[in-house]
Amino acid sequence: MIDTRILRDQPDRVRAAQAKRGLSDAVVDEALAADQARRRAIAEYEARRGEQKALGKQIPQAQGEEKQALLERTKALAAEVKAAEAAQVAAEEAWQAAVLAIPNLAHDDAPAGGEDDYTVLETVGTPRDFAAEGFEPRDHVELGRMLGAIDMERGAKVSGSRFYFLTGVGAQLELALVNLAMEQARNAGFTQVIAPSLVRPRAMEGTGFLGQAADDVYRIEGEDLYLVGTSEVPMAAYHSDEILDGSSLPLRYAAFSPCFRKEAGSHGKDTKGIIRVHWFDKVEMFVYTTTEDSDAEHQRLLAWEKEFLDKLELAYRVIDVAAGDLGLSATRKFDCEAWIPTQGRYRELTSTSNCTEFQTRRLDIRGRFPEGTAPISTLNGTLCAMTRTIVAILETHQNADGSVTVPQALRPHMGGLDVLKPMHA
RNA sequence: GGAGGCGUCGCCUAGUCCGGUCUAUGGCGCCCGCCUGCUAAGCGGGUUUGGGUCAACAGCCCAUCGCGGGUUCAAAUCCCGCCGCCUCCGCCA
Repeated sequence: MIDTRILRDQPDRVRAAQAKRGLSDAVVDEALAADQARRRAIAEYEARRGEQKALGKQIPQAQGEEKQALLERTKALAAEVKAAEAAQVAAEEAWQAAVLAIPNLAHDDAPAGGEDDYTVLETVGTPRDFAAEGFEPRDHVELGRMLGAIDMERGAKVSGSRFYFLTGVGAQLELALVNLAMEQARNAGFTQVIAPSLVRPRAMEGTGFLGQAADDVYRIEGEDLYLVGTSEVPMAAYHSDEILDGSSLPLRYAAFSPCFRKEAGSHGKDTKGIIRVHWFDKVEMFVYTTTEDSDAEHQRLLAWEKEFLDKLELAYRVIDVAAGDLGLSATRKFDCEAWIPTQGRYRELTSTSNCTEFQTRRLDIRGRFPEGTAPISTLNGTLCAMTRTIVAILETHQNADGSVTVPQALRPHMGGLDVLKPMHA
C-alpha cells in the first residue's frame, strides 16, 4: 500500500509514477474520490455515535418519564448509528480497495518502460568461449543425465511437467549450495530461518501476490492456504501486526524454503530442463529496515548476491529493472543474470527488490523510534535459487568429457569433491 | 480427530457469573519532574494503537479488552462463528 499522505498531498507524483510503469492514472482520481467519501462517512458516523454515547450515559440516572423519553430517542438513534456505521465501513472498504490497487511508486532512478527497457548496470566476468576451447557445450539436461544429477523423466512421471528429481551429486550440489549460502549469510550477520511454505491469505495479500500475480499462486483446495512462490511471503508476514524496536533495525533474515509457482502464461517457455519449474528451493535474504536506509540496504543486498555469484565463478550482468516490470510491491529491482552457455544469453539467477513501506503498511508493521512510531521498509533478495544456479554451474564449468569442475568455494561443502564425473556416456 | 481450559493498553494482573460513572484496576518496567554530594529510595505526573478534525506531534472526538457477527437504548461483560495458545485422550514422522 502506498503512503496515503502522498496520494492526498501530491497526487501528481502518483500519476507520474503510474505513467512510468505504463499504467493508467485513473486509479489516482478513484482513490482520491474514495478518500473524500470515506472521510465524510467517518464524520457522519462519529457524530451519530458520539450523540448516542452521550445520551446513553444519562439513562442509568434517569427516572420515570424522562427515562422513557430518553429510551425512545436512543432507540431511534441506534438505528441511525447502525446505518451510518455500515456506510462508513463500505466507504472505508471502497477506499482500501482503491488504494491497494495502486502499485508502489517506482523509484526515481528506476528506468521507465516495460520488460525490455532495463538498464545494464555492469557486466562481471566473461562468458566462456567454448569454440576457442574446441568443444560444443552440453546443456544442463544432458549434463544432469550424464552425471546422474537430474532426473527429468521421472520428475514428469511422478509429478508432471516442470518437475524433476535431483539425485546423487545433483542432490549433493543443492545441499552444498544451501550451506554455502547460509554460511555467507550467517557471517554477514543474518539470522538463519527455515520458513513455512504454506501461508494464509493475509500473508499472500500483504506481500502483494494476490494482485496481478494471483494466477501464478497455488492454493490448497478447501484449506484457505497458499503455497508460497518465495519465502519473501512468510518472512514479510513474520513480523505482521508488530511494532519493532527501531534500535533493533536492520533485522536481516536468510530464509530457506521451497518455492511453488504455477508458471501460468509461460506455456512453451523454457520447457526443457530445470530453468523454469513448478517447484524449487531457495535461500532468500529478507530485511526490515528504516525507509531512509532502504536504498543503501538495497545496494548491500545486491553486493551480497554478487559475492555469492562470484564464489561460484559465474559470468553475469546486473540489470536495473524497468518500472513496468517491477511487480506490485517493488520501488526498484536489480536482477543478476548469469550467462547460460547453451542459451547464449544471460538469464535471471537472483533478484533483489526494495519494497519500501508497501508491504509493511499492508501487514501492519511499524517501528518504534524516539520520535514515535513510524513506517519501516522491507527488502528482499535471492541469495541462491537452487535450480537455476545448478544450471549455470553445470553448463559454465563443464569439461569436454561431460565432467564438471566444482567451483573452489563449493568444494568444502561437497566433501572436498573437485570434479563431478559422468556415470553415463 | 475427540474432551476441557484460556486469550484485557510492553510484561503480569483486577473486572466477565449479576451488561450502565470501566473516560478498563493495580503492580513491574519505562519516560518527565521534584527531592538529593552521586546513585538508590521516596514523592508527583505520564505511559496501547489506529483514525477523524485541526496550522498543530495542542485540544476535542471516534474506534480498539484475540478476530468477526448478533442481542440491547447500552457489551471487556450475554449469544454465535472463527483464529491462536495450553492440558488430556487418540493418531503419527
